[in-house]
Amino acid sequence: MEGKIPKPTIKRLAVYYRCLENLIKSGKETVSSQELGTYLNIKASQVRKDLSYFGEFGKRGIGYQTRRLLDGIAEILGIKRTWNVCIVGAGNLGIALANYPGLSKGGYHVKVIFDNNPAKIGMKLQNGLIVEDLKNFEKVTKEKEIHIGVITVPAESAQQVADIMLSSGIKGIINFAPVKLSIPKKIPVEEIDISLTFRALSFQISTQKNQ
Amino acid sequence: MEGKIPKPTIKRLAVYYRCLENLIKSGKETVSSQELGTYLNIKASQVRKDLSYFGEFGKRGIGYQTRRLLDGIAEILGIKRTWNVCIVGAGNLGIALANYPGLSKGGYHVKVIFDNNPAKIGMKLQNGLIVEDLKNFEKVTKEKEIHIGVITVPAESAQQVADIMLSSGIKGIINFAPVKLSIPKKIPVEEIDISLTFRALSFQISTQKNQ
DNA sequence: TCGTGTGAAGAACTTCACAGCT
DNA sequence: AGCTGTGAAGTTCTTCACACGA
Repeated sequence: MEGKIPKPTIKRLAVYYRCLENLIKSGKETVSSQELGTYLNIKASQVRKDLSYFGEFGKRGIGYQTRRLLDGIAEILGIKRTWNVCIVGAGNLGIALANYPGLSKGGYHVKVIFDNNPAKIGMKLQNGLIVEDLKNFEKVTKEKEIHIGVITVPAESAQQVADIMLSSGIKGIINFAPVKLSIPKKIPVEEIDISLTFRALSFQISTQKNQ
Repeated sequence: MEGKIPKPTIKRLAVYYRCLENLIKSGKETVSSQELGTYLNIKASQVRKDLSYFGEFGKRGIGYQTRRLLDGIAEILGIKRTWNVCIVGAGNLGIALANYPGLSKGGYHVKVIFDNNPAKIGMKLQNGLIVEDLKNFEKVTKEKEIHIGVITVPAESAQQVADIMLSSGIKGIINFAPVKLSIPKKIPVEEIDISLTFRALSFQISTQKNQ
């Protein structure tokens, strides 16, 4: 049943997708919500609820056909299409992402990487990409039809980069800089805040001990 | 009032901390929940609720003393102490993290990086670290008193690495590999799943259009 | 009057429990 | 009998609304 889809559901769908790829590879043809849940450490009822937002994928008494479910999720998540990605910030992290095989495997193609540091502009990466001048952002991203912008610059310059992305018509942003960007709500943003994650972890470690 | 603290509250505390650092740097001595919320795009009531879990930091009619609040949060999050970190997986991402200034700034010191690839073992990073053989994991991490293990290997070997970490007495794990690890509940784990985040973003972009 | 601290209401997400298809 | 799909109950987190102190 269509309705409002919880955001966590979307992330789990992508997880189910991965798991199904493996199950199919190992020759499994059907799978129950119970099994899927056990593999992924998710409650069976959660699996069923997640899938039920998008229609009836399963057969009662039997479970889900792995192939059919995989295709269904691919459809929902738009996995079949590809996305053109640009990275701003040719530091260690930006370069690592540009070379990250997980992205291109998932259909996210890093087409260009920018920096404003003259020492970096023109530099050639492992994968053959050449660092472009941030000044040419709008021109280059329009030429290459970039959909997604990734921010890997220091906190101080992140908002500035975000503004350039917005005015150049980027459709969505992934922000690795440790700041809250102000971005109009109609442009989706996902934050990956590495030091925040370390904080959350070490807090858990500290409080663990007292129990 | 002490009670059960929502996990999102912890992450927000770290965000407040960062913001307070900046406010103090710019000479601000007090701040209201309203102001803090506006800077960070968080509701004022959320800010007050978050802080109230840990006691009464503010003064009615005035707001929060920035310095006092900063110290209070540092206390809660254990920001004053440092943490020793190891990374397993000397690929692009692992190396980028080892050199990531945000971590050491936050008190997370990458003391050692491991790999099992002979071509990589012995390699010297920008920051002087030398890639160690994964075989020596337990010995080296005990010597260096490592608290936190970071997994940056491919999905296939992530569980194996996690098992080594567990049996060597690591206190907490940050997992960048795109798999759900099975880990006893008493060991905290944080996941940073980059391709999942891209999926969530592109899903939002796709559905945006239909509205 | 201004702004906190907090019980109560609300929203979002998860889990239960069971009717109903295969 | 086995397993899905789903309303309803439960849980967790957020927002409201207001008493109260500075």
